[in-house]
Amino acid sequence: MAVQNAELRRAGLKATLPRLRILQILEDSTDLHVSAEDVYRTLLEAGESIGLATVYRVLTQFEQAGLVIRHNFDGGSAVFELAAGEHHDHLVCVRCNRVTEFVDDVIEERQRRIAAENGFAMTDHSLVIHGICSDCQRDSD
Amino acid sequence: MAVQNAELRRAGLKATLPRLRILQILEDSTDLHVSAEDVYRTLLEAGESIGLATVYRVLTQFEQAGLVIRHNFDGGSAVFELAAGEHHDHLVCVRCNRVTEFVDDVIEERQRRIAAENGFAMTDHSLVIHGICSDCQRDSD
DNA sequence: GTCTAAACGAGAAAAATTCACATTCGCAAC
DNA sequence: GTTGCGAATGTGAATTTTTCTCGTTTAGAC
Repeated sequence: MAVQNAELRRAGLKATLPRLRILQILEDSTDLHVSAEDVYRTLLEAGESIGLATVYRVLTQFEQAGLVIRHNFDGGSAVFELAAGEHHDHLVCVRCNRVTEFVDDVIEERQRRIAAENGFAMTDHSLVIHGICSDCQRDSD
Repeated sequence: MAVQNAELRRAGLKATLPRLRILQILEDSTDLHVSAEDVYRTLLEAGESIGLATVYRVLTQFEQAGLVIRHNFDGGSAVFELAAGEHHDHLVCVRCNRVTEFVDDVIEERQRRIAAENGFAMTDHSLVIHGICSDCQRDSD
């Protein structure tokens, strides 16, 4: 837990208990993309009494501090993923919602060029390819 | 209005009054991307008594019929755009929310390849580049 | 240990969207 | 032109997701 403590300091955030716990949950999660509700549920299961409002606040702070990235894949609820590691884009299965990640340097480069050509100072970008994953294709036949 | 009538039939939808009006609003809009609220407000201003729930229903039907595309740019509220014309991607200004459209064949091609490599039957994709548009860059200096 | 601003918890509130159900409408057959 | 029926609509309530308010607690500097 000393590790998370340092991470929060580095991000310019006070090391409070809710923040430590939530950061730990994000790091321990087997699923890369978790919603605020997911985090809240995990906290409840662990017997922590941390309010849902705090979960939202903390996740937003984490986002602003660059610790996590917020995605709005479907418009339903937002999901968060740790910003550790390289940037990547997503393939989302429209049937089972499984998410696969990928990186493509050619696309990255074209995006930079397109932003520049349009006079945009690029701050971020997100590419989501929707489709039916191999498992779901098999199931439906 | 006969035009919209035919469009709805072609899409397999009964030509009801709310659907005709909403389709017309989408076609007349100067803004390419309108929210359900935008449509509803326009209807109210025109003195039509069409419920907000109907607006949502109709926009969803239009989406399923392929007449419009739904975007979740910021996670706040969804915006809809007429599906007429070519597919394109978006540049969104994080300051003023202005949206610019673009198409890049190289990116399109890479996406198809990536989906295929991952065993996904691509149904759709969305690329949004976030940045600060030229106007907003000037304003902030 | 004390102090203070920052952070928290609980519940209310807001915003976006969907639902339930009684009523109305489009349109095909007459 | 009228009629009938299933589909579509309007209203208002309900749901879902997220934010706000405010009294209480806590982290970290002294």
